[in-house]
Amino acid sequence: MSRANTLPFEVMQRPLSPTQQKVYDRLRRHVARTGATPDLAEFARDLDVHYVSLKQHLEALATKGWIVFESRGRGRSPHLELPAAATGVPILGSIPAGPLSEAVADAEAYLPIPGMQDRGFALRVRGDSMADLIQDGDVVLLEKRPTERSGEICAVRVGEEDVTLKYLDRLDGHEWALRPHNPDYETMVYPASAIEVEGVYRGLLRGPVADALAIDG
Amino acid sequence: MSRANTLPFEVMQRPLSPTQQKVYDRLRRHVARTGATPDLAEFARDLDVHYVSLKQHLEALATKGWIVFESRGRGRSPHLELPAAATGVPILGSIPAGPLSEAVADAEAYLPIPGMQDRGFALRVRGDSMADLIQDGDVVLLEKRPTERSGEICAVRVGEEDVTLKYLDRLDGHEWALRPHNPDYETMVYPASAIEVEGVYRGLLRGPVADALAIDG
DNA sequence: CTGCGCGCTATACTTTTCGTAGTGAACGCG
DNA sequence: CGCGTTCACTACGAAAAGTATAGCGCGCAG
Repeated sequence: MSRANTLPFEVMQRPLSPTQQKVYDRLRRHVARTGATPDLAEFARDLDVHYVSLKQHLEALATKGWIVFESRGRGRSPHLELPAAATGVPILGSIPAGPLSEAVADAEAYLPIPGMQDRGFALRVRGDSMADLIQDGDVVLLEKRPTERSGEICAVRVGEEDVTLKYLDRLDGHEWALRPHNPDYETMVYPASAIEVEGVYRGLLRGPVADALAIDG
Repeated sequence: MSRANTLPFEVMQRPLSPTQQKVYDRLRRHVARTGATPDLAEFARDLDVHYVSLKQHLEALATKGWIVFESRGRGRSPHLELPAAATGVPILGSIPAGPLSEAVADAEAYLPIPGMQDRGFALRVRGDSMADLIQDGDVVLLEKRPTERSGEICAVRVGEEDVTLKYLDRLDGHEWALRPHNPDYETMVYPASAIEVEGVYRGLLRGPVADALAIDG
């Protein structure tokens, strides 16, 4: 598993050597499976390297910014943790203008949702075109996949403009309708070639809950 | 701090001896402050008791069901954790009929929201009287406090009936109006003596997010 | 009162982990 | 070649967790 096909938001970190990459992957796998970080000694046995080697690799990973690894003195279990960016879903600021792959680099926070590591992201909604269903300020969880059936709520980009959240109705093979929930807004029709589905609606958080549940990366 | 004025959902657990209660309270405080569980030795020093005594108390707490505490063999840090019920906000099943203080005993899950330990609870909404703002199946976070101003969304109980979620308008000193968001339903007016505010709306979760973020106690 | 059990505490010892220091081999690069 | 980086190992000390055992206070049946 090379750096290229892991996660898109691990961009600014310095590159890893092969064994460091291996250690990092195993650590991610272990955290994904058990939820907790392993003992250093146990982890070293699992990786079939010596404790000190593992420790050096973890220190290298820490200085390169991939994990948090701080000793707490002799005898005490060290504090080892993956950044939220590696386990959670990024909350991007209000709908971004540029491509999403760039926006995820400076996510404002992360939602600790396991099981949709790479496919998920969240947007803070601006405007009331989907009111009262979705309101201004809501945090919407989206799944990065194409539409499966007509009528789904999707985050779509029209041409070079900003991403908007609308019902996406398939009119025929060539045209899509972007239908708001709020009747004050108008349904717009575009050729299939002009729009791009960035994500499909999977749920939302409203109110202080969103901030309370989010953790910063 | 006696058992009576701690948390209402710590009801089914067996009672604690004074020192066990003290250990439990200090543990909760430490987890609330630092987020992590302390070392046994450090914790023992903090409590000014011996390591073995602390360990026995923790074992007693574990067998009584107040905490999770399992040793992992000599030298290895033990696994120590408070149940979600002690740190999170309980999600009660669809709006309960009986008094809330009883319903919290069998919460279906907990939301890990720090900072509103005792004041918060969540309900899974049934019905569409607040649609489209709040939909059937949404999980609504509520704060256990009286209304502060007219027009807030509240979970109120009318007489002996189920709890319902409505806008609560103060008409005058004696009467309140329960106003739905959905125009298909009618606004009801009751004397102040007949209604009881169980909680004030603080936000909601919709879709699979709710289940993904919840942890069971 | 006496003896017994029980809860709490304390001491002593073993096992394991974690931290640090130091060594050395393999490799790439100017 | 010299130099830095990565990787792996040995050795030792410090701190923590587990275990066994014993002392102390208290309630209680006899």
